[in-house]
Amino acid sequence: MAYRQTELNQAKKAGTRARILQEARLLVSQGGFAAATVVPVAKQSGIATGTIYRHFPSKGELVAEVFRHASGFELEAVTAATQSEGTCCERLKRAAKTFSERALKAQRMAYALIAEPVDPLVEKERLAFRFAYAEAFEDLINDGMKSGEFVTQDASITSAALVGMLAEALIGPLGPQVSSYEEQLDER
Amino acid sequence: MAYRQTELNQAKKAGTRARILQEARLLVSQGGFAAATVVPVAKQSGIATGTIYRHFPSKGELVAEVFRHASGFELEAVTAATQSEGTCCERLKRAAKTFSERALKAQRMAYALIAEPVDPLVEKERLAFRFAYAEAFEDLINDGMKSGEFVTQDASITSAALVGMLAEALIGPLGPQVSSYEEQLDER
DNA sequence: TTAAAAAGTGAACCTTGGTTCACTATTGTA
DNA sequence: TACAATAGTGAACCAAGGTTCACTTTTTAA
Repeated sequence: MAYRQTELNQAKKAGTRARILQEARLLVSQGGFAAATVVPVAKQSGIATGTIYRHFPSKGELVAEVFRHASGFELEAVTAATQSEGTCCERLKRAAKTFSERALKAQRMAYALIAEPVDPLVEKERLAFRFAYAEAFEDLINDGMKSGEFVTQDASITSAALVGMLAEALIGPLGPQVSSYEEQLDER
Repeated sequence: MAYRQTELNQAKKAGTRARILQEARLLVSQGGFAAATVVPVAKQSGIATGTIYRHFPSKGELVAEVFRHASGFELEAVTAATQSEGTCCERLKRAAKTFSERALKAQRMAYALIAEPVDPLVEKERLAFRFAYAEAFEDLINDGMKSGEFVTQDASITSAALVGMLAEALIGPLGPQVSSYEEQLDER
């Protein structure tokens, strides 16, 4: 006697939601989080601004989800590298290289994820993101200490230092527009 | 036949300007740059909002000057440490310790200077700030390479990495409220 | 075909915080 | 004291951008 939830329904709704995220992501990868405001996201998605709010409780939640998605990819790649085969030293090198190469391949996004000034909700995600990175390195360092490959150390400090090191060396001092670190990357 | 610039004049004007900066600095050291908005700064300084604009062209310029002032102090201390007596290794240790201790002694300000999301004008200052830090370390590393104490390396990369490392290990993952790294500091 | 429920619309609204400006108060000289 | 020049005032203004909501459109089931 009335409208009910159905598969087609759900699929379409999920599709719209996905498209919003997709377009927001695209905007971020081009102009950073500053460019992902409600009106452009809606326009790009081919919907009205109000519709955004049928899918997300607030703009903050939307961009936070964009952040989670993008950072999840990065994190996965680096974590995989830290857990790869070989000596801990090799694994560490591999992880650093993965981090660096990916950041250099998508510089605008990397800057957005690591350094761009963002609103508090996103900043919270970023904190978690950095923490997760540090954790991956921490596990690796603990492995290395267990095997005697690394000297005894406070892995939680070293891992945070590693994350900061990579972030700063790659994108911190360079800002949104980066130049030619690429050719320097190989032998490191 | 009319009003002219005089010493008392200038001094008073400079005094007001200094008080504005002073109060803005205080607000930043308590609540970060987010707390240094025009109305509170004016209120704290005991003047009207409009008066701010007799001394600074814009709020951005004001907070940029606050940033410059605060970061100048920090930078000076660390630079002095990098140029102190002793082996390069000792100097490096001393600089890192100086950086860390000062940051821990004024955590809110350290977070504001290094990590807090800020508006573009301040972000520009921050870039210069980080770069200046890196430069101090770079000089030290070059000294160390010259003396044979440090292995050959790209000092510009290493120095940026050092800055990132210190920043992240100290305040990056911890955010505005920090806990008890203090007791861990000594033997490092 | 019709009614209920949900999705979509977009202009108006609201909030936040910087900036302006017509006006007043103060200060220095004649 | 008078008058010019500068400092100070603060309510009003403005811009940016997120959010709302009365209304329309679409979809489902009877």
